[in-house]
Amino acid sequence: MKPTIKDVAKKANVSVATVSRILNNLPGYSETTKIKVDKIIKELDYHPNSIARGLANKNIKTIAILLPEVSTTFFSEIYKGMEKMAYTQGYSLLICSTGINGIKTEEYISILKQRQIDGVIITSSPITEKDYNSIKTLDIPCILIATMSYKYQFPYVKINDTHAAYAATEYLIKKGHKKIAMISGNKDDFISGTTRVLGFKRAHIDYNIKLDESLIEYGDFSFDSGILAMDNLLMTKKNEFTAVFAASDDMAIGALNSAYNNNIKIPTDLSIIGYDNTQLAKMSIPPLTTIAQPFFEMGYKSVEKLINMIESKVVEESIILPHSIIKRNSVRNIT
Amino acid sequence: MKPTIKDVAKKANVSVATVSRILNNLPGYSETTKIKVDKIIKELDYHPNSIARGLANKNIKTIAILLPEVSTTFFSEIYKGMEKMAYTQGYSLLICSTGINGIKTEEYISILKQRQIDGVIITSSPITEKDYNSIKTLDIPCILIATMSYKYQFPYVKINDTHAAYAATEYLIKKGHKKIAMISGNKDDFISGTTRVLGFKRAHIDYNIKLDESLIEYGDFSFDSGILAMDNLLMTKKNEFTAVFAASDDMAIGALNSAYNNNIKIPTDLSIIGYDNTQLAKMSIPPLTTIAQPFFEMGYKSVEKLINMIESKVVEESIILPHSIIKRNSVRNIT
DNA sequence: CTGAAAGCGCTTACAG
DNA sequence: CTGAAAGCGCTTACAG
Repeated sequence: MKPTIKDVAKKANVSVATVSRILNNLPGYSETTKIKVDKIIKELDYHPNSIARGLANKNIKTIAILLPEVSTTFFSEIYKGMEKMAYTQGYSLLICSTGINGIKTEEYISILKQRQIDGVIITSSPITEKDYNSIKTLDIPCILIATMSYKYQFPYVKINDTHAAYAATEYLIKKGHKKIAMISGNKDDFISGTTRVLGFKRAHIDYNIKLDESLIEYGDFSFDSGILAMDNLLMTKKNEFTAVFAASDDMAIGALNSAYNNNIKIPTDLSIIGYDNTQLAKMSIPPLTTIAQPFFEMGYKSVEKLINMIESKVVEESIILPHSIIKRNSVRNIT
Repeated sequence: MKPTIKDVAKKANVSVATVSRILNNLPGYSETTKIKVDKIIKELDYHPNSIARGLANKNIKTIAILLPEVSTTFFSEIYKGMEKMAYTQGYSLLICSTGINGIKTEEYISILKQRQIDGVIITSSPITEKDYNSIKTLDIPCILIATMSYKYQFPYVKINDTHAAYAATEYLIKKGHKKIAMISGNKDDFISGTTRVLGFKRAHIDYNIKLDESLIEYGDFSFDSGILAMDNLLMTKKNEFTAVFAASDDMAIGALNSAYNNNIKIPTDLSIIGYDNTQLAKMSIPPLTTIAQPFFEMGYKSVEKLINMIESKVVEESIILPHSIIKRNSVRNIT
């Protein structure tokens, strides 16, 4: 049998209350008894049962991560950041992949209720009204990461999509490109879709470049949709653009493949800039120039904030993290 | 306040014992009372507190996943399989990234003890004696996935590495290749390193092909090491091989990059076959022909087995899953 | 078929 | 500085 607090109390000739105080660094014991008790704890290899603790003080120190798909290429970096923070604070993470369109969301919410989760982080998926209502019934702090909502005021941590898209476009312009295509994400995604198109357009305006709306293709952020979009562009507008801004690395790499199949050399014939800086970006041929989202930091900060909200019941404000541009070899100067 | 079992008992005019029986499908209640109680449960939106349950029956239904790095390219598929099975069985998964060389292993083991974990799955990292000892003190079922140990008898689920490497080499041979290089994983890794070299060699013998040992390079499964290995090969043995077998997709893609930089066309000048069939394989240029490990199934089966071990205290035997070969465009026929 | 009560391993007023 | 005891929300013999 694993030793319990009773066992160490008995062996140390003190009450369980005293042992508990020592365990929790609460006032109320002499240095001598602490030394004695600590020794017994070591001897017995005693580990406080966090389940019992959770029952007693109604805080199981667990955070749920809701996301549509574990296999999105950028989640692992976000997760690393989350884990690092959670780990140092003694929190555990419970990953809930809610599936496309959140089909498993409600079921997971029910599990979270049973497990007495302390807080929840929602990753990268837009919040539907149904989601919102289920989350509200949880009645625990919630924070958004790489997404946000105008309708529902959850604090979020993300980069400024419009600004980042602007930066990507600006970079292309400064490299001498004047005819720029865009492969956007979903048209009806107001968080990562239209916002980036906006930045793309704004850069054109600010730099006095004529925008050709027909050069904007819409995908769904996926590799396959990137191929499709680039195929379209190449089929219908072949010589009308010298660069393309893809709103995700996955789509950028799809575009790379399409270009390859169409015998277009990157960056010689065409420049491509991506968005995300996932692990893939450095592995592609050629290595992808892209806008980096600080995934690790986003993960880290989001659980930091969430733990704050859990423990001090304070409502935290949102934070916008800086993006940056990673220069590799998929964009060239033209003159 | 969230409703408790007491609340529903009171409101339904029955004892908590009866409610508990209904909740757990235990014998001992009439259909009428069940209907009455179920109604109250709905009304109150009552969700049994699994923490309290865990305390009472010493089974918190949680499995720990130990792995070195969350961001390994193949983990997401394994995880999907694990989650699917865990989910249907009401288990939760706790991911513990123990870091390179398992530097955080011991700390995590201590956390697992506190959290009353029911079982543990170790992924893809070789087991050291220290690991083994810490895991033993946990005194709970343990299963290995994509790894194994001769010294310590944990059941495992994996493919047969030697056989799979043999298949890859054989495929190249049947395509007409007679001078084949290999980019192996770590030389001192007896699970995924030397075993695959063995399969590579065995295929040469069986097909009466002369093996050139100097055509075997050693990497560490990573993208960067793949680049390095291929650079070496190209520098020192340029015209002495027509195909290469890389013991991981990451290395194969590194090799692709190296070839590209050295102006070698794949598969025109050189054929490459990988190992793993990660998400990357279909995204590379050209798409990578590779040996597929059934990651999803490996994850799925491993938690299935583990739950069996947890709940019926039975020792399960290991299982070897079949590999397969995924033909894409990085290998060509030569004659 | 049903309920009273002890117990799971902790924490936390309360009293001294 | 220290301990007895109630309580967290369940489960499970035991008795009826």
